[in-house]
Amino acid sequence: MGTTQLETVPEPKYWHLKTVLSDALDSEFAVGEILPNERDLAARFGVARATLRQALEQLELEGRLQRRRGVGTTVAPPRVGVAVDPVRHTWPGAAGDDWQPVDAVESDAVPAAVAGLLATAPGDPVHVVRRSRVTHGRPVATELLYVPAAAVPGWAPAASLSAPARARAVLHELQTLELDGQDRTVELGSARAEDARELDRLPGAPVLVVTTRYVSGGRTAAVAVSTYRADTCRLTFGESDAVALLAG
Amino acid sequence: MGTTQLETVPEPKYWHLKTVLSDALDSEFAVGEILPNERDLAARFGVARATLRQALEQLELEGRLQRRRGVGTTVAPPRVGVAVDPVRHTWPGAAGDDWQPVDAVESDAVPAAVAGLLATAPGDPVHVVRRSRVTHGRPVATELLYVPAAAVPGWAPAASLSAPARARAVLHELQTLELDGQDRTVELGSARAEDARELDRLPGAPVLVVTTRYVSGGRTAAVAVSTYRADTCRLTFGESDAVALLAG
DNA sequence: CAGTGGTCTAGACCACGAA
DNA sequence: TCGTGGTCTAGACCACTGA
Repeated sequence: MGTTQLETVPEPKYWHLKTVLSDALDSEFAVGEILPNERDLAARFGVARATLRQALEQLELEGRLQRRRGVGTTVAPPRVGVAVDPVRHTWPGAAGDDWQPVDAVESDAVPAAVAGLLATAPGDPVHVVRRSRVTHGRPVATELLYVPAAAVPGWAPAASLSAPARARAVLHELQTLELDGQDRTVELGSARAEDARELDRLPGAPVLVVTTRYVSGGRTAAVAVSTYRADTCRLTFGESDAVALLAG
Repeated sequence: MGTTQLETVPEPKYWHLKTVLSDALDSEFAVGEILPNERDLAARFGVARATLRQALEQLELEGRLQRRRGVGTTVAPPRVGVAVDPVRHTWPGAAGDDWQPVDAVESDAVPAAVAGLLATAPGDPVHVVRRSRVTHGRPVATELLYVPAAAVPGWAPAASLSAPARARAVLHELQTLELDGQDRTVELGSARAEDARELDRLPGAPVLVVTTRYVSGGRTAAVAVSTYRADTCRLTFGESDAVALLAG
């Protein structure tokens, strides 16, 4: 990697630095390779460490770098494609989805945005199922699945079950319903402390939040809020899931 | 908004600050209202301006705030839902999509990632159509649509056409083909300088990049790379586009 | 012009991981 | 224990907006 001097252009230093580093990553580094530490890099480019970090942050956001405290900065592999809807038009937990049930609790206080989608009143009991998703041995997403108790009337999980079994029981109960349709939104968010722990990231890390609404009998029978690591994931949709993408 | 003192917890100051500000936005500010300037806010919370900015950046990323140089920081309206596929299984430019053609050029150098999807060799001519998308009077997305000249053989736009007309001509030519299917990926990116100008943001602003591959006759006939403002947009998919979402 | 957010500096200390 | 990235400070100057 060169030590090109930065000219006095109106372009911000960190922006220029980012493109220089990006080119160097393409041409002079292999995936997994460790970069020099931030203090050395900053000195080499003649900028303050904070300025260098601004460039590194951008590259990490774009999935080009991976930084770990106490370890260093490494060149990230290309983003993994993650199918958001591997089995079309099925309930969560149907055969073929690769989510792992974690646990399930009954709650009467769900986030306002979710309550709006579920059309539940404050205080209405809701089953909350936690699931996580692992691809290539790495955690890529966590999910909270909200099922109003009213959607599965006359049913309650046996208290004796283990946490994952309780989650599976709720999912199993969903399969008995008719699924009329579903819709979905994707937006940018930042990882809550809990998600961050699960995803092996720092709190506030950028995530892609996928909100899926499942409709049954004209009502919203479930809402899933899935949180994907934005740095390492590329969400895939569509008929053929085998999308062969080259790196950017 | 209070001036709650920050305790000496292991939680980072900017993180705590973010939650305090977030609560204040919910309870004490109306959409469009102007916040105190950064120097005042920092003083009020007893932190350095850089630390305050770290909190504001997070809130802007989440679409809660909007900052404009020379103007100030305002409370952002809820994200607008933008239908990614308003008319299912049609070519871009079909009746009903709300993209505006901007211009079209012929290029023989497309990004490597796009060339990989198109399965074109370096140097193969490709029509590149620029489009932009406006919702509620605000620009929300820009798009580059790549159509290999080989996909519309024996056709070339008349040189006399205006830029938008040339774009429309390419799109019109696509409609004559049979559309076998399409697939799509969504990932996080940062705005290139050109996108940023178009989207009224600074370079490097977070964007959602939607890559759509259109298949015709067993080959990839077109690839669209659409760049949506991540701060103001929520992408919507699915059967019913009328998803009524409450704010987070 | 004054006031805003955007960039940049040169330090300091902390939390974490690995040896 | 040492080296890493993460947090934080107190300043400075710049670029842009609007009156």
